[in-house]
Amino acid sequence: MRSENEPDGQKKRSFIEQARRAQIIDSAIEVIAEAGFGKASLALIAKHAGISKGVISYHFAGKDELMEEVVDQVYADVVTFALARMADQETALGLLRTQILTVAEHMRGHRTRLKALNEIFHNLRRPDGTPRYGIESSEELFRSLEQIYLLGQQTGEFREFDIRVMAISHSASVDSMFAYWSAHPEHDLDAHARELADLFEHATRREPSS
Amino acid sequence: MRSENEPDGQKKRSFIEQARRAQIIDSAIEVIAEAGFGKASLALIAKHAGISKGVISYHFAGKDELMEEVVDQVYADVVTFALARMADQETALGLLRTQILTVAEHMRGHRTRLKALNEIFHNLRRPDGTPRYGIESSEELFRSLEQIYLLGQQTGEFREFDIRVMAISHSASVDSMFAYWSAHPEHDLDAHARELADLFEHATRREPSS
DNA sequence: TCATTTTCTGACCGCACGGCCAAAAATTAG
DNA sequence: CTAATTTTTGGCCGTGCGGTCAGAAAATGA
Repeated sequence: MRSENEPDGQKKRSFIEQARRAQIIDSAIEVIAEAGFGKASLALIAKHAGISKGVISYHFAGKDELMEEVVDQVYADVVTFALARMADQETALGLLRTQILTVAEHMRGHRTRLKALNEIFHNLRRPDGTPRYGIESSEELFRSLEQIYLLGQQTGEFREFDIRVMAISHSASVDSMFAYWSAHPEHDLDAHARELADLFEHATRREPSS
Repeated sequence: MRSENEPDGQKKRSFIEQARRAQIIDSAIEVIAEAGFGKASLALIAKHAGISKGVISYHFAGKDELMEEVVDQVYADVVTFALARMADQETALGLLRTQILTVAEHMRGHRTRLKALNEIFHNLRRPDGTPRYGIESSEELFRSLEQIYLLGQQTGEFREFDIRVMAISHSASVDSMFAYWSAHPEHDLDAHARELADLFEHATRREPSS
């Protein structure tokens, strides 16, 4: 039972409530990854969790809030994981390669979660029909990647190129690495990641002047 | 009214029927691109076309056939356009650059169609729930790109690398170029395409041995 | 012109959706 | 132990879906 509010006025969630929300989110992830966004109904999610549909409505303001909660959690995981690994890299090339290899490493253990994330990311829409996420929501990721590329250009490691185009292509290539591996589990994810790191290393390399 | 059958037994479609199917497909494209796959109902498509919903059922075996028809037509357009432009390229690098620049050129005049194609490509599922398209359906495109890369390696233009990874990344980078430009109409698509061509030119370049 | 065929209308059907809610069950506080 | 509160159940609601179909309208052939 709720004892006290958080200092910011938000109600402190009880242990039961937090546990239930986590359970529902886990089931939502499984169902979305397996059935796709369009078929992932509250009935299916509730059935997977072994609860009544009304429990979801009780713990979440609506289906949209549930979907956004999934995105928040899964995305935060990736970012936290990647940032921790990149902290001790000093060169732009080191950062670049570590980002690709780290994300691949994270992918291996979170295939279902990332599939669900992608499904929601590409399909969730606001009540007015406009996309809730989509490529505009990748702006923060693009800026992070751009900073790596800019650093490399400033230190002389990298050649001159459009860092926005490089960031967009980088992000897309990492996504497609996951998509391909998801569809072909026998595909060597680590080898793909190393090849991809090589690809961008060559793509950015400053060549000796003639 | 149907006069005679095609030699292969298929009924020859009357002019009226072909015109009506084309009209329905055009409306389907507009609605899918605007509202997204999930909201693109037969009612919405019919309304956009100014006809009754039953007309769609009369001319198409079902919603799935309509969606697949859209994919067939839009995809065939891209392939035809790209192949025509690549026919007179002799070097692997020429083929590589032409593919990227040609697809960008095609994109500029077909934003809506390509948005609809992508929506269906990522969302259409079979009755049993498995994806109808998805990355497995890109196998043909991957093979085409791989052939360019293999040619470049054989002629000595390109360095040694995994052509599958390069093809996957190539395809994804082109897709993200479209996605980004779709979301940011002020983005210079041609400049992006040239930068992307440069990116893959550098990524594949064989460097002089030390 | 009339008969036949094609094309279309618009209502209906069963199904599924997200959300709501009265009441039961479970938990907690006193 | 009882009262209060939280959590859950399971049915109901309005809405919208894809598909069907009787009959009307339009087009075509004789």
